[in-house]
Amino acid sequence: MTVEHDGGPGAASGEAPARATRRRGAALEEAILRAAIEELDEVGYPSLTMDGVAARAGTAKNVIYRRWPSRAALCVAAYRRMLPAAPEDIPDTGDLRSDALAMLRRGNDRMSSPMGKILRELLADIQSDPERVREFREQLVRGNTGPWLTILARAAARGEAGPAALTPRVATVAVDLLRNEYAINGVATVPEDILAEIVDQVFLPLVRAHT
Amino acid sequence: MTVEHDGGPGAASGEAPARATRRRGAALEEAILRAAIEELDEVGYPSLTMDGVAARAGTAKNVIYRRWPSRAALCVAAYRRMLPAAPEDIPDTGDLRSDALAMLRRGNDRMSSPMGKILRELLADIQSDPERVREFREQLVRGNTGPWLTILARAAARGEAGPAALTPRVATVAVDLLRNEYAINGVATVPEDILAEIVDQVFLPLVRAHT
DNA sequence: AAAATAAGATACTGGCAGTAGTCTATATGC
DNA sequence: GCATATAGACTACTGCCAGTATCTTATTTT
Repeated sequence: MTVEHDGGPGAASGEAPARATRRRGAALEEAILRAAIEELDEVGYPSLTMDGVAARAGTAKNVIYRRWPSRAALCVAAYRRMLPAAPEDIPDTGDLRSDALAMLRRGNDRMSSPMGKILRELLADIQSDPERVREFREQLVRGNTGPWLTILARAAARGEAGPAALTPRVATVAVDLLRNEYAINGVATVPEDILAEIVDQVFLPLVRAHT
Repeated sequence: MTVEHDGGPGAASGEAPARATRRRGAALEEAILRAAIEELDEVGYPSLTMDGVAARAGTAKNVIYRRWPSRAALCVAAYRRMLPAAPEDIPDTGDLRSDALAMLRRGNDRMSSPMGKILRELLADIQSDPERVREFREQLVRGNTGPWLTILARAAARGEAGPAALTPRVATVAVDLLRNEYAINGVATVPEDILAEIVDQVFLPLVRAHT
């Protein structure tokens, strides 16, 4: 039953220096999320520990648990904070095939990046918690559907596609298949020829069929 | 440094009764796999423990580790043992749409079953181990491609599809999209109307486009 | 200035993967 | 049939980590 208290802030684990003042509320929350983000891309989701985050943030675990109910919840919050806020520019080459390939390459880059890896690990670990899955899905699916519908709409205006192709299901076929490659193959990155295969064997014929 | 030895086989954890003879080699391996299978469908992959399997098999953990290097490896082996050996009958209604829907429903049933859940959890936990992922992929992808190509070939013979549709990419589009639903939505089962959407908005138009 | 709130520090619980060492039943070799 | 090698059985242990509890103390609120 010996409990020692040397006091002194920042005496945690050598990760963070002593601080003059004690952070609270939003500022502290911010610091924790930043620490979690750094840990995520340094060691990855599976190796991220709450002790690690706490040490890096210069705080204690229970402070983290006061805000997020679990490791997974913290990481979901941190992941969302990592996402680029700015809406990306949508390819517009005047040719549907080029636009689609450009979109798919971008998706491939994202999924093969550390962020993509983290996303998949996180998503897998969350499956038992529908609430948290929903949080995620919104962000992911919405982010894709819009741009793909846009390049399809432009193609339709050029006569490259029929208006019947302008459904979310058709529009996101290519990314959906790409995502599937990752799920099944568990590879670091999907090679270019698979991207071309998806575009030429599935996406383009399908879009043309909806004319 | 007190080490006690009461001896007596089967004194493990009350799970398995004492055994007259000591199992070895193949028989023991079989018993362990059977125990793992039972644990898998009783508690699921995330909650399966090596202690649990050992107790149920009436053996000790190190005996398991002598055969499989890790919990994941054991479960992969057990999972493969669970798969039905008999090749399934392929739907043949004389109508491509009906065949495709039947195939997709079957896939949906499989994926929403406990086995499907285990498969996804396992696959997710394995991603860092390319060797083991490959083991899996063979089994899964091959199992789908054949039947889908068969129903497509029959459709082609009836003039419902062109020979250009007879590629693995096109043939498996529907299951691939279904798998994607599970990955993204994290639901227990995919509703019937999504299956119809996949068939009617993607699979059929695509196949017809390849005529 | 007193009371309330929440941060900080530390220790603890409990579970589990994987390892080690010792004993002993069975198989194998002579 | 006996000696030796192999590997199963048992127990214990290490190390790691999620999540909890408790106590002290800085800061805010009243």
